[in-house]
Amino acid sequence: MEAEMSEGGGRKTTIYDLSRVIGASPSTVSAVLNGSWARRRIKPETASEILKAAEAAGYSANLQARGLRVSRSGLIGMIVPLHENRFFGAMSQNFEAQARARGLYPITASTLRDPTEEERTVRQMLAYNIEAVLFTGATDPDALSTLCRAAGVRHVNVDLPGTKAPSVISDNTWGAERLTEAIIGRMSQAQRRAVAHIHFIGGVAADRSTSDRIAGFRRAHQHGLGAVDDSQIDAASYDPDIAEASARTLYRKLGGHLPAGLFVNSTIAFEGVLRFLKTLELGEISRCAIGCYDWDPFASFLHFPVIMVRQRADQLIAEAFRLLEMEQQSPQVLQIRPELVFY
Amino acid sequence: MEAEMSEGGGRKTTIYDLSRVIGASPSTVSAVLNGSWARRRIKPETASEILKAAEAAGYSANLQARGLRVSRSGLIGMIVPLHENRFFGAMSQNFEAQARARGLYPITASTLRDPTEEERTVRQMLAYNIEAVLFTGATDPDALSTLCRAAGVRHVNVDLPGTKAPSVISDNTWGAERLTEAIIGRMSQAQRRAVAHIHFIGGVAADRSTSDRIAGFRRAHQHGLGAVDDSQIDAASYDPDIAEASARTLYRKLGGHLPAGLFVNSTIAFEGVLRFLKTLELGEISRCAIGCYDWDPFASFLHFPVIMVRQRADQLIAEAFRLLEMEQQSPQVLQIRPELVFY
DNA sequence: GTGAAAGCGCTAACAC
DNA sequence: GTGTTAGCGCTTTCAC
Repeated sequence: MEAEMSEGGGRKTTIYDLSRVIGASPSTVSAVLNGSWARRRIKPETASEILKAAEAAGYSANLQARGLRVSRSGLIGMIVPLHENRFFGAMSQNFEAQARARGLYPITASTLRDPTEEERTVRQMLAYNIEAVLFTGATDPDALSTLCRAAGVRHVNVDLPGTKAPSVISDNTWGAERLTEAIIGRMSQAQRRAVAHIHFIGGVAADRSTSDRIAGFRRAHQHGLGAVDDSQIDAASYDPDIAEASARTLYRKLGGHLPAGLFVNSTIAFEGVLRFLKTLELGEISRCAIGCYDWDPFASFLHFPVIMVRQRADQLIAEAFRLLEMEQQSPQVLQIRPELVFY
Repeated sequence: MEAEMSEGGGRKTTIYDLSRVIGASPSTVSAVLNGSWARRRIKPETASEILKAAEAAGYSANLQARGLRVSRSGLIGMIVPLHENRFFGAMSQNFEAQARARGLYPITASTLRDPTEEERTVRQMLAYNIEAVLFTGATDPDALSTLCRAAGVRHVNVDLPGTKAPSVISDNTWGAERLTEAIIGRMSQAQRRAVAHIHFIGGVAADRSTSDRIAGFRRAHQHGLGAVDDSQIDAASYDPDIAEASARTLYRKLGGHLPAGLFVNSTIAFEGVLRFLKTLELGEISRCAIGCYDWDPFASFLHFPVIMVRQRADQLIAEAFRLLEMEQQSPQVLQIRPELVFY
């Protein structure tokens, strides 16, 4: 049997082959094989005979043909900026699981934060008759919405919101407020009574996510330590080198001391800050309460404590699917609360 | 124009629509639109008119229909154990780039190191008429080979070898030997002259990759520090908790000292070791030269030096494609040398 | 230079 | 209960 269907040329078995072998019509075979025989009242014996033969022949339906016929593909897509990243990796993992749970076949593509690549990829997906698509961290979500709308394909923005489709993002303001509170909570009594400040490093203030975080930071700081001075905020870039320089400068400005607290915006900025912290004594670092808005397990291996904020990839994806399945595709923005992780 | 093709129902434009609009036959439109008009000698004017109309209508070919007709799909697949992992993330990233460079559309699926899931996924891919597939870290590569062979689909094993298809894996013996040499290189002169040993922690000795690494470790150790005693090797599990316990036990056994060198097999085992190391003084840790067979950038943030081994995802994928494209699909095993990273 | 027609493998009326 | 038939949208001989 293996010989029959071995090597390249060996045409894959079709329902016609099966129907010939069994002596039933292709439509009967089709009905049995795709479960639609609930409606047709096929004789159990016929059915089991067909199933048996299909099994024996190693039959599997040609999904392209089926898709063409029913004009659906069973595919659902997601784009992410890149795969080499903890968060997006978690997103892919959750996306796959949820898509499969719905009987859809998930296909994920990375688009490197390049709008052109995003468009190319989405067009490609549409050409494969994809049934729905998630845009995670898209740089130009609205352009993609236009594309999908034209093809009548449902879609949802994730992590970064758009204005032409429903979006589900992390609640950055809430997360930043909680993180700031937690940082204050880790400051000593003495520091809290003295004039103590937390400094904010990293990110780009013009980006929505950073500005939301700054808002949350300000609110909690105001509440626990008093008003925030603009000099406490240094959100000019995500670059680790710049973050390193920022930390160093801050240290000098404070006369060779760390601030009472540090709010680092993203693991990537944190990398830079860590490079600077490595040059200090442990005792000195311990007097600064450190938080990072983003999560990576490496923090658990550091020799000083850190509080991190972890986005809920599971909930983001779950909500994205829920929005996808709603009748009304209005461009609302849903916010998911992240969680604090203490190391 | 947007109104024309808006919302769900709006049938996507086909070559028939185009042919009607222009007054040319579907076959002419098809030829122009898929580039096969080099053979047919179509009038440039007709061609440009068709192109213009297609553009205006936002036409894009139905890839399912094309695939059905030419019985190819333009899809190439890869399975990986999971996405939430540095190495596999890098593999996906490289796979995508290389697949696109070849005009193929990459689809990646995670199978969670579950043989059943691996089979399900590969069957699914075959049903979509996938043109080739890479098995990365598959737990039962040979079963997948059988599946693909039956369908006449080319495939290559990556990272973990199989016996029924070409494989490309990291050169674990070579890497372990280099890592061991590097660890010895970081030991002090005094240690090297004294009776000093390196201990190997983590992994499962029965697995091919671990046993290869042990072989490399033994060879370099033999050469630089003398023969390895079996008590220096503790490769019973990848579990971080077990690795932590191993490190602790070793420390006690050595009378409250770390060995001169530590070879930790995998980042996951390293996590456990780190948990133990955190309980020690920095001075003490500094007297032990530490290497980890695997790579994660978090090592750069530790307050003591570590040598890591990084697998070359780029080369693994490049070679996998090369093997895929060779006429002869013999079950050879190609080894790619990893690189050492010093922190 | 271009058109007509067949058919990839499947499904879904509609027959009987 | 099962068979016949007409396409899904595309490519590709083969005619002219």
